Amino acid sequence: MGRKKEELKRIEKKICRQITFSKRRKEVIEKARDLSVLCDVQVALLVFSSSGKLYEFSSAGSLAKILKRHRSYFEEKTALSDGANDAELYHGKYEKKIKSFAELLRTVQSIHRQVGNSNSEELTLSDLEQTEMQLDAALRRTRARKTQLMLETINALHDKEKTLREENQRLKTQLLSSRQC
Amino acid sequence: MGRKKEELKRIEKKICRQITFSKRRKEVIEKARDLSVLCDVQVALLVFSSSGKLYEFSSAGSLAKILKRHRSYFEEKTALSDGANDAELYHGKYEKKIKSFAELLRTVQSIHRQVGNSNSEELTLSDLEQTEMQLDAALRRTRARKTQLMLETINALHDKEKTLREENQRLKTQLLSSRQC
DNA sequence: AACTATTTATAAGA
DNA sequence: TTCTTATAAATAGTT
Repeated sequence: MGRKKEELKRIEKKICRQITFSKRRKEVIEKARDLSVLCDVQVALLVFSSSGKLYEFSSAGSLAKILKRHRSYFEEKTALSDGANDAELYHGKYEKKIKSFAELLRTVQSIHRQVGNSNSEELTLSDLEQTEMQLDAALRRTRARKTQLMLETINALHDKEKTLREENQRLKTQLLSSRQC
Repeated sequence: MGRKKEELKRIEKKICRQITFSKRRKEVIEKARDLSVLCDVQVALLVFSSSGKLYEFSSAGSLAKILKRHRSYFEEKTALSDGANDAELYHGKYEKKIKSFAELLRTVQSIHRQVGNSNSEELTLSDLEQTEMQLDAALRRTRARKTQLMLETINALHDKEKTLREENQRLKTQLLSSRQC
């Protein structure tokens, strides 16, 4: 579109490249949004500028959710690594809670960037790092706890099994002897 | 573009929505590609259709690399540990355990090959990134498998317990009736 | 799957 | 930069 037919190769003049970048970036993000809204599909778009700045778009449902879905497209669906899974059904929902906090944090950061709050007086990077470290530590504790609880459950079930087998054996013996008389 | 001005809302007629989806999806992906080539930036685009099919684009350098870069935009390293551990010993599913080790081994071998094939004698940053991603993926798979194994163990034990209880009940009934004669 | 009337995007110029 | 503008490109509705 424009005065010339576009050539598909890197624009050499830095100025032109940057101008085109800011124009096209905006348009691609709009196209991605249109696609997600008009067609009711999940879309995630990530753009890293050469200076390392991140521009992103994601349709309803957090970006994290879409990326997770993407990962599970390739990894086993049954047991997503850190994700919420059936384990919690057995032993409480600590991990889920922490997960959702981490997600919330990411959402907040994402909104900050999208709105373009570079002159942030509020949440500083250091604040966020601090929070993140705390959440990460909590996640690790929870994961360890989850493992421990599962192991305890397994042990308890082994014990129960043993008891039942013993009782079973006793009953069989009794049955035999009662038939003999 | 087109006969009518576009309205930014979900297209209600399913047929139209699907047609628009395939047309626009293609265009968005092309726009994303153009952006990455013309402006020499990293772009990743994920689209999940309503039927769950994945369409994706990523600029030079794998999608995994861009997603990794995105993650590291938020997270510092997630803790290691909690990988392969004693869990497997409880169940005696050695085959599976071996399988996961074999997988890990393959990963390591693959890394060795890649590093070995590298033109430069020293490890490049890119090599290391690649290695890190592979190890990270392997860790997540291992962790997932661990959880899966534990859940399977718990389920199996629950089943066993149920069976034993039933047999137990049957034996008790038999014992009672045999005493009555 | 093609066509076409229009709208949209955009490269270059002001 | 930001705004025009000429032209290319995308696309909704149609065939």
